[in-house]
Amino acid sequence: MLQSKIFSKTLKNAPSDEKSQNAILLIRAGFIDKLSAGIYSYLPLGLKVIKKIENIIREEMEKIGAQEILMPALHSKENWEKTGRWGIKEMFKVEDKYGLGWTHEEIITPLMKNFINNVSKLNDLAVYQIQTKFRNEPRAKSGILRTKEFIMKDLYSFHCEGSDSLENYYEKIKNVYWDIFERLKIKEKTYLTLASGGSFSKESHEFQTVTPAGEDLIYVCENCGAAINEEIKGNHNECPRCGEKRFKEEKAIEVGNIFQLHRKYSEVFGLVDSDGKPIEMGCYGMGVSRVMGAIAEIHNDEKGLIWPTSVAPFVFHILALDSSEEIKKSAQKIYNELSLIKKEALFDDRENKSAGEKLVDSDLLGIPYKIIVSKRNMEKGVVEIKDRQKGTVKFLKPMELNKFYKSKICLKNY
RNA sequence: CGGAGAGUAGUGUAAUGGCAGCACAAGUCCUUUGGGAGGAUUUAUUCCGGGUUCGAAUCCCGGCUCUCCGACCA
Repeated sequence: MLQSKIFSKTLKNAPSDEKSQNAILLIRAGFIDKLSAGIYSYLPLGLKVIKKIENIIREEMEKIGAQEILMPALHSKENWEKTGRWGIKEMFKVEDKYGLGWTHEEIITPLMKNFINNVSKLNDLAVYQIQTKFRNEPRAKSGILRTKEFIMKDLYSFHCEGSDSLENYYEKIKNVYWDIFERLKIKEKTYLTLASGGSFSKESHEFQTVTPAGEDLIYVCENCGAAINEEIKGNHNECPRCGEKRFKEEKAIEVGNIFQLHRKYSEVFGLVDSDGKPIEMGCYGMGVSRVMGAIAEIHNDEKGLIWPTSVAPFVFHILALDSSEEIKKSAQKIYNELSLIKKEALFDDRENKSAGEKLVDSDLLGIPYKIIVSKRNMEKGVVEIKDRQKGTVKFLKPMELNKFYKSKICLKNY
């Protein structure tokens, strides 16, 4: 993409009405725009990050055979009255007849009844969606970490009663979640945390990513790294995994939450197996837009964002440091080569910007690799590659570039 | 929903009872190009409603909004 054409703009100053790092950086870099507290637009750069996160999640969901669907955001009151959750104040109501979905048990359970009622066997049937959820938060905060409208992946699994299939699946999902967080580069700061089940189940597990902007307090076991949410800390004096009694207190943001729903919703909607027993269910959430905020919180420095390659809006940022014909042509050539392989290059072709502005903007945007084309480098017959995260610089001959691109991007995705 | 703070141009900031100013951004033109460069020129601002006053961005009352803390929160 040509930077001169992109619908976005960087800001020199931080907006005065945002305090969280993710909001300040994402707004300054032109990834998002705030409409109101907890309500944001995603601009082209921000949407690219969202799409990359979604695709990583999709790939991991497919690995375990979960199938993607899309359920409505507008829900009939009737379904919610059946489970007694119509009264929940987080739900936005529409004309006292509909509500905006903040989770989808009330929709997926009757939907599944049309397909798997009276079955005698289920082999890890699971469906998921990536969809916009609404929640009437009394206090939206911390940029895109806690919003009234957000993008979420929700997965639902179904298991015949009496087997340990739900428990096994639950463990499987934990592993898949770790794989996802590894690819999103937040695994190191994320802890599996025992938590209450809220209106879903007795207890649940949360995946909590440590950041000062986090709203939860978790206690991380000094021995094994398992964690407990403050809300149920009173019930656990020792680590549920290893029995250790020393904990480290951390502020964290919940990026995922998994529940064993058991028969809670299948009973209500009459989703039963061939023996007439309610089908066991699990649900597994992950906040896509919240994950983006968490990544921004963790991966940044005083110059701006530092995207992991897996979710960066672009992997390469080609900078033509001056606008002489020679430099422009050379940079354009590199851009064309990259565009043939994929759409991973942003080309700063702006003519009225100084070299300094281009470098500073590039740092703010946080694109992993700068490819710097300048007079200085041209005279030596090289292009310069600068690593945003490490700050390291190397010089490559034009013929070595192709190998470099391929080492940084995964071609199978394109 | 309670508490605190804050709303001036697209963004950031000055003016605290007396001409709404500056910087950046944006538009046009020229110069410049290794860490937010320079010149010329143009555009754009006091959250809303009421009150006090000769005069209000400034003081008072009400509302709205934003941020932070708390409550709440798959």
